[in-house]
Amino acid sequence: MASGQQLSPADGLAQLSFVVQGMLEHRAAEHGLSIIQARLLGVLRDRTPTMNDLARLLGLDKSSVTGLVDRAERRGLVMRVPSTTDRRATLVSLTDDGRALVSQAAACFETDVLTMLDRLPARDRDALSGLVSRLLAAHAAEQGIDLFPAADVAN
Amino acid sequence: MASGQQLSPADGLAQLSFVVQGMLEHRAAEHGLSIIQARLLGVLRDRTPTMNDLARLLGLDKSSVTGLVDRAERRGLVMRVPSTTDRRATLVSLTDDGRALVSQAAACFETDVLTMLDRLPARDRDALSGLVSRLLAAHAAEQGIDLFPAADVAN
DNA sequence: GCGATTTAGTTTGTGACACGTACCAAATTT
DNA sequence: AAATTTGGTACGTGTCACAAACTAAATCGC
Repeated sequence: MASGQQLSPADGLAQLSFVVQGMLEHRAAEHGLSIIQARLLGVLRDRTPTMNDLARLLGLDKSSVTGLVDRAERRGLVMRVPSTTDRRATLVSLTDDGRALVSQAAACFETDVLTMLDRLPARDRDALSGLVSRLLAAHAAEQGIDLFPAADVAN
Repeated sequence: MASGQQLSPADGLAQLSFVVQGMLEHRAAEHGLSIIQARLLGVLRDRTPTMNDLARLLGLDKSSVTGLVDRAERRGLVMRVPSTTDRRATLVSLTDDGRALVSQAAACFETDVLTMLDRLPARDRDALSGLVSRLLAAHAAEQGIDLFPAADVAN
């Protein structure tokens, strides 16, 4: 097949999202995680949110988060810690096991991404990463979501 | 918050994939579809694969595809057609309703993507789309998957 | 303060989704 | 012709997601 067809931006981003999700799913499964469990752990790497915060961060109903955290807690990946400032709220935090697991899985996933990107010339690779970062920054700003919660200490 | 932090390529693509999947999910839901149902219909837009082909295309077990197609068929979005060349095989094909629905949903999703991309300068937007296309082409070639099945007639 | 309301989280019930196993029928191999 | 492979389904199990109903703590309004 001749090489050079162009996908529409929408089709391209949709297909790319499925490819990336597939890599995530594959690597998560290797570590005994579903994609949503992996995402939960990933979000907790630099946050200790309440259940409610988690629901917003993951785009889930709060009743869904209960079960999600239940299963992760049962496996010792995550801890519920009662909030000291609001006795209704419970904070969710990675355990050491959880942190170790998510680090491993993230490293595997990173090699997948880098392998895929290696098929592009170095110049294009860098351009793509930069554009993705900028796109996410603009998008996050518009939605009022902080991409870098751990960086808040810098204020 | 100061604007300019860089995500690693892996983090960037992962987060982008979640953003895009979120848009897909939202628009699919507006049309009464789950994300996987929408993906099924999307795949069928330019193919009439067997159940087995579908399993490979979607990265699912064939027993999962049975239920997926069952539900879509029950809603009149999809048809099972016995293969004429292999009496074991059944081909899956969009119905007119299914084609109409997926077209609508795709159009909505496209506006989401374009809205997001609008936050980037026009030059960057085009660069990003082009890079994504090239990345997918390289990746698909490596995996032996044809991004453009409908274009086969051109050979 | 104190009752009314909002907010945080869980419980319960339902359905979609995904998998593995077991199974049948048609095709292919030998 | 028997054995094996291949295409598809049926069944049982677990995860995931939601909505609605519920408890307890915080907050609002007076």
